[in-house]
Amino acid sequence: MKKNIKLPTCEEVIETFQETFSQLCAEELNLLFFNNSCKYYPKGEDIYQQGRRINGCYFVYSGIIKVFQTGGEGKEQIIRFAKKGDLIAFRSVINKELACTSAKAVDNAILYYIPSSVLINLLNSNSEFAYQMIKITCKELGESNCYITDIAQKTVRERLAEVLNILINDFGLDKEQILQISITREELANMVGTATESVIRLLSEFKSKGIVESKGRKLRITNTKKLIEIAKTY
Amino acid sequence: MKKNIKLPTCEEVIETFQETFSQLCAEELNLLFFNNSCKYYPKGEDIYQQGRRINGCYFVYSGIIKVFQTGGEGKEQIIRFAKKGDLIAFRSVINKELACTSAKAVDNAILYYIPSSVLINLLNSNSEFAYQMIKITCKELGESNCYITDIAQKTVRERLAEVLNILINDFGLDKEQILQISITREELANMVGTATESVIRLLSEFKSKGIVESKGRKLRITNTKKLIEIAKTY
DNA sequence: CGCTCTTTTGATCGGAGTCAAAGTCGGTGG
DNA sequence: CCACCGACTTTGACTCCGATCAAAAGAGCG
Repeated sequence: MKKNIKLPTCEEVIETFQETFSQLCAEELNLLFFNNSCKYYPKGEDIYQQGRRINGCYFVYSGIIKVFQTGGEGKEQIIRFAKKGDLIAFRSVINKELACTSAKAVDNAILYYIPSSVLINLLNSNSEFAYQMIKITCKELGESNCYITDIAQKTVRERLAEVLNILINDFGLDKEQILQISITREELANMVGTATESVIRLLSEFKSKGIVESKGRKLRITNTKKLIEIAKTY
Repeated sequence: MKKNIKLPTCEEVIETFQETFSQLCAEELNLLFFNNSCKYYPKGEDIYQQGRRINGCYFVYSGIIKVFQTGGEGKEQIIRFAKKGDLIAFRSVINKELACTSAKAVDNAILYYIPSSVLINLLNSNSEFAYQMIKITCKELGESNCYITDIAQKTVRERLAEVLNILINDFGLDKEQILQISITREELANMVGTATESVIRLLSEFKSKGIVESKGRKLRITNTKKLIEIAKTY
């Protein structure tokens, strides 16, 4: 059952890395990727856990990673799904804090581990890289702030539509309009910040309105326009 | 009626600035503060508005600034209160986007304006400053993420207690245990993400439990321990 | 094939939003 | 100085969205 997973070479990781971070020169890249510390995380495997000490961050070479927080009652709130080209856990590394999120592979993934010291040295020595990192962080911050307003003011229906739009943007639809991320109803609920049953009921409603279709975990989006309308995104 | 406001000298601004950003050398500081573009904003005055183009950011020399987003129905969600030593609006500057928040002085304030080009040049040339900015941004990002989880999972009662704790931390209590920020019930509601009436009812409840007292807009916190307990902060 | 996890639907309950109205406070001007 | 005005606060009544509980049906997997 266990397939032999081919891990990428340093060159392949570097190439992917450069699509996001183009500011680094050859020697800096070599510093970053000198030891090929790639690791394969099969679907369902934990990457790091909230509250634990963390000694580095991870560059996503492939796969999909769920980044989430666990609230008091043990319910998870999904902060985002990270994919190829994303860096995760750097926030805790930079602030030298315990991880304030957990991360788990929801699709077979290959991650490249970057020790704290390497990241921090790079940030301190290469201001263009630091600038790129600020931009990424600011982008995430803007999204988080908007999401606070949404979750505080919008109805669950509006938020579900919005989350679907975000997923469509981030992971796309194939030629059959099927959303290219496999996600459970519960995870959808944990993004929206609601109960699983509420998501199910609203999806039924969307189905009856001809906005989506679903067979099992495959979601076909048949009317993206209406979805945007419902989400009331300005 | 209008008092003569004494604006600070460059030296005074620089001194305050260095309490947060100690990485800059004399010439960089001079670059940043060469023209004394301080401005006084009386209580109630707008600083910048959501959706507008923004050409610089602001360093808070004194006073209290409300940073908020306006949702679809015109209701505001307060993202944070900025005070002495804080930088506001840099997120939009760095991402070169329209302002995604508005800001307004809720207490007479003096702000120093920093043009985009100056900030961005500095970020690109001084990696220690860039690193400091990343840290600040990451800190805000962590707080925003936690707040998403809270608002999605906690009750209004828990969130109100938490918001009060945050205000206590940020603005402190005087010797009479009175919270050192003057805030309307509506603003409290807009931080918590609830209706004004709900805040009032819960404050009454807190009063009856001997946790707070209030005369007008003065809030005396008589039992911080209980407040932390209610907030269920982990 | 049986076990478990996920999805779906139904019924019920309660937290919190909305609407309405009265009370309070502070400031302004006559 | 006092009366008035507008903004803010408080309380009550009602409604409803969405959470929770319960149970059945379906899907995936060893």
